[in-house]
Amino acid sequence: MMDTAALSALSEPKRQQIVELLAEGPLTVGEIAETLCLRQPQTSKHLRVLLEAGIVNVRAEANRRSYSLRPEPFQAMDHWLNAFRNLWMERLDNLDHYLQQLQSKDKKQDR
Amino acid sequence: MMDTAALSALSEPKRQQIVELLAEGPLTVGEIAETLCLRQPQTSKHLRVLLEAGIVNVRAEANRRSYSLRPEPFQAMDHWLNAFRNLWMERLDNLDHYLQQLQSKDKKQDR
DNA sequence: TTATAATATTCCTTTACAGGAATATTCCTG
DNA sequence: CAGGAATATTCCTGTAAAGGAATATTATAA
Repeated sequence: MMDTAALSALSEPKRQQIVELLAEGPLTVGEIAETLCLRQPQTSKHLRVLLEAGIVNVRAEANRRSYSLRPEPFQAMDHWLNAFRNLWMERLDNLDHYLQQLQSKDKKQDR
Repeated sequence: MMDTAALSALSEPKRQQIVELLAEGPLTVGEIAETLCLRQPQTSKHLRVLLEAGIVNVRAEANRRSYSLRPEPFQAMDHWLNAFRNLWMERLDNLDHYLQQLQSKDKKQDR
């Protein structure tokens, strides 16, 4: 199961915007608020939700706080999606082939 | 922006379970309810949400309804994640290399 | 230490949504 | 057409969560 807190946090439009913004690099609360035309308190609230969902990190920098993305939840989503890839990868034989290649690589590493 | 309705639908634990179950193939309401120990009305409600979010399809089959996954939202999530892959793909030089290969392929196609 | 910028929190109100229970609908079978 | 299975819908209630406004906190600079 994919972490529902993370999905829930990302299902809010403005939080998703924040996350997309942070994909380009760490930002402070004020920068985020200004870029997305949000009020500061709401921005802080959204960031708190993202923080508690494990989606962002904070770093205190003097007077301000720099928020940045944590890789784990996105990586987890990517892995979770594996269970669904065959839905749209029509050429399953190619997928099989790919998986076989992975296996042979593993075997090589065993040696 | 990733479709927030889809994410919202998936952020509910039982709906996520339903989706994971459907990943293995289409199922009817009763089958889903029994497998996940849900009551039938709740199951139908969850399926309705998933339906309106574009995550599942229905097919009327005689007395029952068969629900199945639609590939699009998952594919969309996969594409959306591309903006975040550099967060956990440490070897960015490899990614660069890969992108350069893609570009040269495009150029070949132009000729 | 005081003023000020940057950020966080609280309180309030409104809205959305999940679960339970009961009921309605639809479709097959005899 | 009547009965019954499979599914959908409605009503109700409690709870969580978002936005606005005001306020509290923290840390820097003078």
